[in-house]
Amino acid sequence: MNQSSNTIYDIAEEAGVSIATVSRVLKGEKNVSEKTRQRVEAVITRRNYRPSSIARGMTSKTTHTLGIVLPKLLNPNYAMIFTGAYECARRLGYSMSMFPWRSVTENEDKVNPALLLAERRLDGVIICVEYLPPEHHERLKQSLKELQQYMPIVLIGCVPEDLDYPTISYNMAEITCNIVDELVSLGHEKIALVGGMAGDQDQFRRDVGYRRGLEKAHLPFVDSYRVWSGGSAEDGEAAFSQTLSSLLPAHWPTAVIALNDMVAMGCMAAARQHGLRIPEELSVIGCDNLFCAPYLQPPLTSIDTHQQSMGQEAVELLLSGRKERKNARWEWVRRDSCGPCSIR
Amino acid sequence: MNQSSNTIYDIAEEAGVSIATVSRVLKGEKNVSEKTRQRVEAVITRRNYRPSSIARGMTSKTTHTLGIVLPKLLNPNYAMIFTGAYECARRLGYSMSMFPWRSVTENEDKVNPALLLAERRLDGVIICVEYLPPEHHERLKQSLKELQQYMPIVLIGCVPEDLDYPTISYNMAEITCNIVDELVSLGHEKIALVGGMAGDQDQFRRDVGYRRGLEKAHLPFVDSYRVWSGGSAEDGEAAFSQTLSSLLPAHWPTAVIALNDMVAMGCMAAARQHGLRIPEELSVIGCDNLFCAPYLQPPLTSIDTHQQSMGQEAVELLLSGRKERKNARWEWVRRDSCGPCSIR
DNA sequence: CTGAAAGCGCTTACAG
DNA sequence: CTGAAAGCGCTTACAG
Repeated sequence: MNQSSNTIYDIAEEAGVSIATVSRVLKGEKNVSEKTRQRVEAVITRRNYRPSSIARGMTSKTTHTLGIVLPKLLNPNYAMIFTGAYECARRLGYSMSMFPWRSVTENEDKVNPALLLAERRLDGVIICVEYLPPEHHERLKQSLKELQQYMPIVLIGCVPEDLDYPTISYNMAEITCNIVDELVSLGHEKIALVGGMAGDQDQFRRDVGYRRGLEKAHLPFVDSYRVWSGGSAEDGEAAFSQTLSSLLPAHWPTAVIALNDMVAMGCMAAARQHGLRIPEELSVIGCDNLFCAPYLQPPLTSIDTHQQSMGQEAVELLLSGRKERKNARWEWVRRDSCGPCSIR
Repeated sequence: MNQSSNTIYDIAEEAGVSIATVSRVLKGEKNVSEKTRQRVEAVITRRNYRPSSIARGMTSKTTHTLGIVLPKLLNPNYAMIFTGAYECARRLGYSMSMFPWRSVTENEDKVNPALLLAERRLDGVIICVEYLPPEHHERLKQSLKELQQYMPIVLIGCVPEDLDYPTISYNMAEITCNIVDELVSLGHEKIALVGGMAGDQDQFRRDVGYRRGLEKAHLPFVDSYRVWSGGSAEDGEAAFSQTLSSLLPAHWPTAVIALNDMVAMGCMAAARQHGLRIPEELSVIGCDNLFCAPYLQPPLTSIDTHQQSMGQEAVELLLSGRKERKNARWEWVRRDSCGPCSIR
């Protein structure tokens, strides 16, 4: 058998029918005689024939593939979003391609790099919006606009207000304010926030919630308690360690809110190095409830942001065509890293 | 402008040239007059035109897309492999689609489900081989054979011997034997192995190395020290906890080799619950050097299996067309969870 | 330097 | 129930 060619023509020829008939059999249409059907199916099976989805796409204008744009997958949060989206897509018969965040943010000579994605003629794309310096906002906006000519878009994350696309987000202000409330009710007054870069929407809202929480409790905003950090454990460790070193022990915060669980791990390490016991002398709260959170010492209190369902909802929203912006739900996961303030 | 249609015909018409000329401009061919080129490029830019890679694929027989088959992405190891492969693919101009492990292992009515992948006409596929019950080996073999008619394949992981494909693997027997050696040299004699399911190639080789290490040190193989566990932290915790409970403290192992870092985390938790101090009373060694390993208490000794470079090497191998089987390198990452045996 | 035409592997009206 | 033919949006010899 000549396996160098294995197209609908080969099947048709071998079965002694037209390609139209083969196509009908392939699609399981009724109007084919049982005898013909069996003959065709036998040939298909024998040759392991599988129609080319790309030729199919030519006429159907559909690829049954969704795209997802992620800054990086090594960050377990993004892996969770990806997984949620991927599983949902798969159930609905789509496969999933990953693309770099770069592709919608960087510049290129003539054409907008978002159009690299457009080339793929995906059935839709989910874009996880990450921190982007303000001077690049205009470019992002332009990219999305051009990309949208080719496929529907859903955004995930804390998206700048002026981007009007269907979006799945979380209410970082609400979450952070809620954390401050809880810490205040535990008697904490010196509450640090180890957060991300300025200009980040995500972080912006975190700061809003932080300040709102402090105000409600009539606590002052203290500059040195607002710690700037990247998103990794190393970043968190370095940043918080420096904060502790620069402060007199009497002024050390008694509680720290970390931007995520990895940063929280780093803060815990920094605290240990400075001889602080957790939670007796320092309460630590993370975010995202990573798989390792319960295995830290002490087990880390965190906020479950349900990243996996965010991914899933994004796919559903994308495929529904609705123009909706919704916030994901979230919940406390209380463990031992956070307790009442025992220092006055 | 009629944006409902945006094809090479529209560009050609608006620029007053033939589609052949547009195609030449798109591909940056030299044999186009400067004047024509500029006219065409202006139209392309104005309309944000991007050629359909799917139509392109019709003639070029190439999709510039690679596939990767992974059991799941939430396991950080697979996320690392994916990332390594993805970054490498991207650099070389390919995008990457993910497919479920199911697609090469499960059954279907008429056609082999691996052919679902074949439909996509990918330029190649990387398959991370996971544990598969022996009764399904034949099916896997058949799937791969059929899939191979459509695209080149590279396998990752501890692959059954009789699958003759280019493979990136790691030498689990060597690694495990080496770990036993080290533990023996630290004075340990009661060494437990918390490992995966029977029948798994990966696990099989781990057992080979374990027994070889024990033999070299003239230590007996003790049934109850060979603990069966799944791959998650919860699995490890449950399995090791049960082992400790079923043994008299005098018979407790003084060292435990975990199948990966997540299981190691679980073992540490189980040990703590039984009042064991690490490493004074129990040394723990993980595998894969997860990002959280240095942040556990005590920091976890692990083996760095360089999963990311495995992914990268898999892409390189796939694209090179070489029929090679190679082992990935690995190295010790010594931290505080492992120390000399202090119990006699 | 440029264009007309065939072809890639399918699907889908349209006839019969 | 079945087939001939057009069309999807490109690329690529082949002429000129």
